[in-house]
Amino acid sequence: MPRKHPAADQPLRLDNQICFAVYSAAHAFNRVYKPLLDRLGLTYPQYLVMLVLWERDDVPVKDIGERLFLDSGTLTPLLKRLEAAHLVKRTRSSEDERQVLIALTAQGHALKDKARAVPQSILAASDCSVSELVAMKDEIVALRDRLNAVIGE
Amino acid sequence: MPRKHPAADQPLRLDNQICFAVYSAAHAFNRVYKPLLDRLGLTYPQYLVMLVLWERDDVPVKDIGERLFLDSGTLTPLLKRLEAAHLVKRTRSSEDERQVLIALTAQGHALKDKARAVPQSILAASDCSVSELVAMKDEIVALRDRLNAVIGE
DNA sequence: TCACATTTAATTGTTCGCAATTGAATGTGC
DNA sequence: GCACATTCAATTGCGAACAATTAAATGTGA
Repeated sequence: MPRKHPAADQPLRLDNQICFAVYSAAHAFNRVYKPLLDRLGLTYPQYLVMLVLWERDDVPVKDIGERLFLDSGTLTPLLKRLEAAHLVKRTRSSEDERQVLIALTAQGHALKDKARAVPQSILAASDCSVSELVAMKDEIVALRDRLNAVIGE
Repeated sequence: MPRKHPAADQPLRLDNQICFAVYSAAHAFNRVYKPLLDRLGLTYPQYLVMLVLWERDDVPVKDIGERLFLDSGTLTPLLKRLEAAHLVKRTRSSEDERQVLIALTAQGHALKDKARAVPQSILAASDCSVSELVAMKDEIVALRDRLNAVIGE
């Protein structure tokens, strides 16, 4: 008699897919971030770009893209929206006119102070110790890097 | 003298964000899946819907949404594309006319055989043992569920 | 110098993802 | 039975995400 889930089907079961775990966790994070970032007037990808710029600004679009694994098709319109919100300024480099340099405005710099509350709220929502989160993060990053290594073949 | 990364900034550093690890890992998975799913004529979210339906079809849109954490705004157009590809059929339930039941076509069922090659390729790309992947998956799912629990408050 | 390749952003078109709203069907409390 | 709330899918609008292409600037080799 046929079993409920024949062995041959196990690899195709949704609950066995690590990719779905990652995919659905990313969406869950997004939903937790949403109300926090609404107060900053940012979407989650915009917040990521701001994190990059708060570490170092006046960088070309390409650098931001390499850091976040995003291309100009995603970043160009996103950065235009950040510019429309007066958080960044986009200027063509004079040394290399192919590049567009992204710099923070005063408002963009100032937003960093407001943003400091965000990671605390996320930590609370995770309901998990910092060391556990760090360990998970490192594992996930290692997996991501192995996946990305395969793509570049 | 100021340090490179003052302690107050540590929580805002990109590389310390578990959410970015998850976000970027999800994109990395997506890129690995893309060439595999292209052969099936599916996008990654469409593949997830098919995984759900291969386990059990003739289910309302809502059930699929609960399983994948997606709403009708995402699923309705996606399911219409799957219908246009002759993989599913959408019919209003006669018992409850509010519901639209999603059933697999013969083609939709048949695609399952082709799909069996996908998880193997992903496992290879992960470059990691099954037991390690299962352990990670369980941790990520547990984190996701804690995050989702916070949202419903 | 000049042809050619490479680099960089921008653009176009398709597909997600979600908030907010709509409209129809169903359930409920009186 | 009837007003009312709830449920479900569809729709609209906006912001990603990415493939593919374009155009301009720069680099390279003969």
